[in-house]
Amino acid sequence: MLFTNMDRKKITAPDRQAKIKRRLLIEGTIGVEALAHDLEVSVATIRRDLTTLEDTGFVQRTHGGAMVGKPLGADLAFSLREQTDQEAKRLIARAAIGLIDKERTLFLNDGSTMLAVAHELSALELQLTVVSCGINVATTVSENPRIQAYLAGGLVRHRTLGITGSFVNQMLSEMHADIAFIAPESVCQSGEVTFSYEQDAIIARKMSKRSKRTIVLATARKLQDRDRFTAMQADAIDLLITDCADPKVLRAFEEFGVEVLVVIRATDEAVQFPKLSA
Amino acid sequence: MLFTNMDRKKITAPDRQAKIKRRLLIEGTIGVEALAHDLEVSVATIRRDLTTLEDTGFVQRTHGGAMVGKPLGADLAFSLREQTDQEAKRLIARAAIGLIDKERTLFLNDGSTMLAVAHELSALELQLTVVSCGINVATTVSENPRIQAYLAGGLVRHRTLGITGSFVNQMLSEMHADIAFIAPESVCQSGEVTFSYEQDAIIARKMSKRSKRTIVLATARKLQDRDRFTAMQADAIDLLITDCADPKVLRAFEEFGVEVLVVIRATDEAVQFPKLSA
DNA sequence: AAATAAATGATCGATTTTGATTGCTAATTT
DNA sequence: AAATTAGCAATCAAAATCGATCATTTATTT
Repeated sequence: MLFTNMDRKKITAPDRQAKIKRRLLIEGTIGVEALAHDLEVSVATIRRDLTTLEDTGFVQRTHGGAMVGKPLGADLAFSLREQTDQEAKRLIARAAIGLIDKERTLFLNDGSTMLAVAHELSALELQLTVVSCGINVATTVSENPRIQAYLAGGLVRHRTLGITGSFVNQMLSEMHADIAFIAPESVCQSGEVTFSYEQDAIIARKMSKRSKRTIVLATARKLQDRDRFTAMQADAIDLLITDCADPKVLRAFEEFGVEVLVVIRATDEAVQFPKLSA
Repeated sequence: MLFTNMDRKKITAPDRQAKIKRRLLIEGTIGVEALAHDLEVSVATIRRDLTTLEDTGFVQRTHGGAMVGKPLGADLAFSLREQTDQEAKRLIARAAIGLIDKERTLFLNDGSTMLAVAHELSALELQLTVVSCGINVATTVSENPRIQAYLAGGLVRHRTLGITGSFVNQMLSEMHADIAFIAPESVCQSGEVTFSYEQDAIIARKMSKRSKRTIVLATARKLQDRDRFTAMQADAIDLLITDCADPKVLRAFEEFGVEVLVVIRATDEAVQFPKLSA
């Protein structure tokens, strides 16, 4: 046999550290032993990697492992903290784009759930026009040459990579869409779609009003609380896509006349929320 | 019969380095051994290639291999072509922000030179309002909490991460600035500021008209050609910042009444253009 | 074709990274 | 609170990688 060492996994140090980061993004926390085993290096190396990663602010070390960093360098903090429920968001996003049947114009607001939608869209084989107030959403969508991606203009909110301000409104006032996909901060059980900031609520309302249909995306976690600013009531929602399996909650929405699409995780593992860092 | 002399892999050095770049763009990181094996050269050659590539700023060497340089995520797509004259752009950018004396409102167009300006701005200790049509420019600037970063809205041009379309114009029409920094595609010696695309020229013209001063940034390479669309004539330029050392060119601009600021490289190496890969 | 210049490959000492050991500190249990 | 356990930083030796040098091959010029 010639190729004996074919499977030489000569991965470089930064490469390995990138793997650690990626995994931390998904799982939230991770143990040193587990990393050492999976990456096939000694625990000493893992510890060294973690120390260097800690210097960059990406990770926060704990006893026996590490967790995603605290909100410090704003830009990372957001992407790390908001990457919870990744799998759920991906499932919801996939269900959402499954509803797009033909050439359409879409409104998308911003946030990590919408970013998941953008990722799914970037492989879609349909001619679309997409308008968003999320910088990362618009750029991700624009990777697909079949899609015309419009980004709303205005003040850049660095922490979330969202755009706010009156210019967004002005631009939306001159456009119409077939579907508005709205991923709010939370949807409480009285049917109110709410956001943490007034501007976000205003934008969502506008998007909904200027679209034929309004589809709200919310992970189970977001069906629990209520936030400060209300964007719309339940009657403005045409469809709610969620991974929440609680029949009580679902029945509540159906009583409001909101159609509900529940996506189920395919994993056999128990469905549980990852711990939030803060 | 094995492949003996039939297909002599007479690959030239730049060719091989281009292959490395392409692979690095796809995989992110790569090991020296793997490259040597795949490109059928010795590790010594690979190392030499990597050091060369490192000088262009495109790759970052690591122990055992290399990874793509600084531009992470978004910048990646167009950085390959645009990462020329990095050092010159940095110097010009530094000179440009040196002109900002106090609290100001700035217009910045897009492109890699303006991205260099954005990087310099992100550490500036002044209260500023910045408006740009470059996505990466606006997000980079917004890292500085003292700066209010506005991004023009419109169609996302994925290759360059620029924003175009009528919405940009509309938004600029409602704003005024103290200084417009314009980095065009080229500034020909007849004093015309030109761009490859009509939209870019229109935006630059608008920015200039709505500002008290217009400052044009151009590396020496950009003072040679003329592009398709003219944004403005020399008389609209208040100041030209360049690293061009050719007295003939400089005198030409001074005859147009354009003040010229020449930045000099601090290196003792001969000033020469890096070869373009394509 | 000969001479020159450039690029490649091999070798070797210097540097960096890795993995194992050890004493110490922090968490957990009793 | 003391004892126990697990995790950690520090240290050092081995392995991997690097840069420099030099001989050899390949390309270019004369």
